[in-house]
Amino acid sequence: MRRSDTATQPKFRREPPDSRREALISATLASLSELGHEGLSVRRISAHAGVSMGLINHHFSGIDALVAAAYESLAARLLARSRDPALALVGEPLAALHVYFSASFAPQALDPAIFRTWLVFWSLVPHSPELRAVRERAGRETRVTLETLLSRLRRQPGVCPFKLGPARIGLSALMDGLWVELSLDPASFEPARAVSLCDDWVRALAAGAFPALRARAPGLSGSRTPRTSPAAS
Amino acid sequence: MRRSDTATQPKFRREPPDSRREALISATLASLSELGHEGLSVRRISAHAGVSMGLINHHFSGIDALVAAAYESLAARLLARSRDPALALVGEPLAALHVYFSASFAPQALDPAIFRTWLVFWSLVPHSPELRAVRERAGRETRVTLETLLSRLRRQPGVCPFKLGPARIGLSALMDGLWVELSLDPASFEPARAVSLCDDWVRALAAGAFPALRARAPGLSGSRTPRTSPAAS
DNA sequence: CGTGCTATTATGCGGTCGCATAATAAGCGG
DNA sequence: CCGCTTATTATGCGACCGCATAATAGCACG
Repeated sequence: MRRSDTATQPKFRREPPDSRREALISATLASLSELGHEGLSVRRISAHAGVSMGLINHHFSGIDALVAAAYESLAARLLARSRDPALALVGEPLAALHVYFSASFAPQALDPAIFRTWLVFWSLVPHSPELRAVRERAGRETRVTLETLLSRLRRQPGVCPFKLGPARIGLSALMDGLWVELSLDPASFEPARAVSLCDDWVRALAAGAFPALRARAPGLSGSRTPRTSPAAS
Repeated sequence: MRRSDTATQPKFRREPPDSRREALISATLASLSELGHEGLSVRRISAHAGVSMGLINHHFSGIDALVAAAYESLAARLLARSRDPALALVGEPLAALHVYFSASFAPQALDPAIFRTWLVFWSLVPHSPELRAVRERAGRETRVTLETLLSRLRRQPGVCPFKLGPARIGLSALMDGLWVELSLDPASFEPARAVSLCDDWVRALAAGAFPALRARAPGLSGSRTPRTSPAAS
């Protein structure tokens, strides 16, 4: 019909496995972002990808493996979007953190559809070791990114030394909380407000306004440095 | 069997509708906390309540109405557990906030089962106007509680005046983010750390360490006061 | 132009889902 | 002790679920 009336066009295209896997991952993310948990279905995902249902069990060991792959893909993309521009500014830690915040609260990161998808992953984490492993990997990368940015700030002159780990926990929680609230109710406040709250938090940290986060030995010590060793909690 | 061999005990007990409704709500919360989304099923909930499936459709208009009622019930209970002891301390705003934080990060509030349940509600909010309304009510109550506590702090002598609304947004986000992280991975840090991070945040706020939150007119003005009018954003 | 490999589709099975319907029986007022 | 109200159960229906199986067909290669 589309090509010609005499030559029947092929009913489907054979794709290399990697390309098909990627397409299925994209379809999974699209389906989850549209429908939330309702979208987590072999039939819906395959329909979204324009292929038949059986392809999922052909290219993945099951729906769980596909979801884990989709989780990993989305996490990596979101992380890179805020980390890469921030880590590029090596000279000015405060500006780098501001870039990190701005990217984290950019409109594309605040899309409620992304939050819907994320909720599905969160809800699956307690039941699936595979999902839990993905989350741990993503969490570790976020930790090293944030601790790198904070440690650069700490070694700046005039900055009151602070405990790196707990500071990262607090800042990470503040960002997550702002992101959750904005995703659940985009009208509750402006994304710029979220950025300024994070900027303020970092400034207060640098000024030593958080007593419980102050490092004991003010000058040297460097109680903890970001590390890649597996001992990170 | 239990009572006597001759007198057959009744096959079921007739309960007044309100009592049965409450029992079904409890069973819903129990089922959700055990199984997450998997627990959101007429059959599972009714089995948990020890009644037959049809009772849910008899006492509620459908599964959605039951879930909304369960959401409201859990939200009210959690809110009261932290609000009531905190609002009781009228004289010392900092201590009252500390009590609020401590109650919010008490072991019973950090039960991962509660988080599983909460995730189900969050994931349903975008699809159900009824759930959205419940969330808005709960959010409003949390807002007035936090703004009451913060406004008491603000009128304390020596406290740098701050914008009430944005401050509440930041503190609320910090608490939510800490709660999410602790619920997803209870081993990531100690609940006491969460409390101290919140305490520190409030102290920094009182010390004027958050530039973007400082009120323009330092002495009077009282830019905003907690209100019950429907204009609250 | 075959021919084989395998990506892809089509179909079927056992299970669970929410809900509607009809039958049942508990418990109370007479 | 009886009958009425209605809370409660039992059952059935259509739809969707994940997955296994077998048939189909694209397409690279000889």
